[in-house]
Amino acid sequence: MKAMTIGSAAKRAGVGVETIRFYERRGLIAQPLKPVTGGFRDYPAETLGQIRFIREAQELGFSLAEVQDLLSLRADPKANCAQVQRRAEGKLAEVRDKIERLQGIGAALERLIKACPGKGALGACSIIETLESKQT
Amino acid sequence: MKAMTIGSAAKRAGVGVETIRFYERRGLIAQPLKPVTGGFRDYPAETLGQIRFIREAQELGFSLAEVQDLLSLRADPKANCAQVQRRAEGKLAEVRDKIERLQGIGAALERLIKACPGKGALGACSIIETLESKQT
DNA sequence: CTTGACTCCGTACTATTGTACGGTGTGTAG
DNA sequence: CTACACACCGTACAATAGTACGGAGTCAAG
Repeated sequence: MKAMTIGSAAKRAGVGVETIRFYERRGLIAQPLKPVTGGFRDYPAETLGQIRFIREAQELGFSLAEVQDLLSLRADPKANCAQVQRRAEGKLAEVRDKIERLQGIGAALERLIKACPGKGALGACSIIETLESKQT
Repeated sequence: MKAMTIGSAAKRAGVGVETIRFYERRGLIAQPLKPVTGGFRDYPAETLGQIRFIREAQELGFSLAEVQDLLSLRADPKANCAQVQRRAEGKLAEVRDKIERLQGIGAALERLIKACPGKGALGACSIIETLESKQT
């Protein structure tokens, strides 16, 4: 497998080179060592998944600090298992809460879409009214 | 109903006074008129729901610009109904996509929690590996 | 009718999350 | 072996989303 430079890693992960460097500085991903022979760093394939995970988690409302939290969850025999589990359970609860709230917004959108055709004044008009009035 | 000043609105919505002003400047919520008699603005009760909606949507990964988009969706007979529906459907698709991705992360967390007790080296260790290897 | 808390408004500062820039080093295609 | 693209690195700039500050006005409790 030929070397993956930062530029091709960036292209394949769909981010800019500077974004990768920024994540490295933040400690979100590890910076590969420069080859002892000198020259450019060679990025391992895992980096791609890591970067995509970071972007995904961000789009789902996690800050980089929270992403770091998520990334640090490892079922590592050397880590304190019980503690990792506790943290993972906390994160899981957060995730489930987000899902529920998204489902609420989704249901409100559905009602809004249905409410639209024709009949005007009555009933739920804005998203918020639709969200607050739980009836169809 | 006695007047709700910006301070009590802020307290009840769980944000700072400056945050409300900021949302007003951004056009996310309407700034009540100053009473003709002079004195302080009186915030209507709806404002509370609007502010909470904004915070909620933000926690779910929507930027303020996107929140503005959501807020502008109104089943208003004066608006172009078909167009509002189309936009709402787009947003609904986004919401559903977020839900699915959160479910993926949730499932990965569950697997991570299960994977933890005892058996060390083999299998999924990090969230990302757990996410990428779709098996239990 | 004074005092203290709060409003109002403009402006300035901050944190987070990148992006851009400029100078130097390196690898490779022609 | 030379051009050119790209890596490397530090620093600077930018967009988003607030947060703080300072001076003047207002309200209401004592």
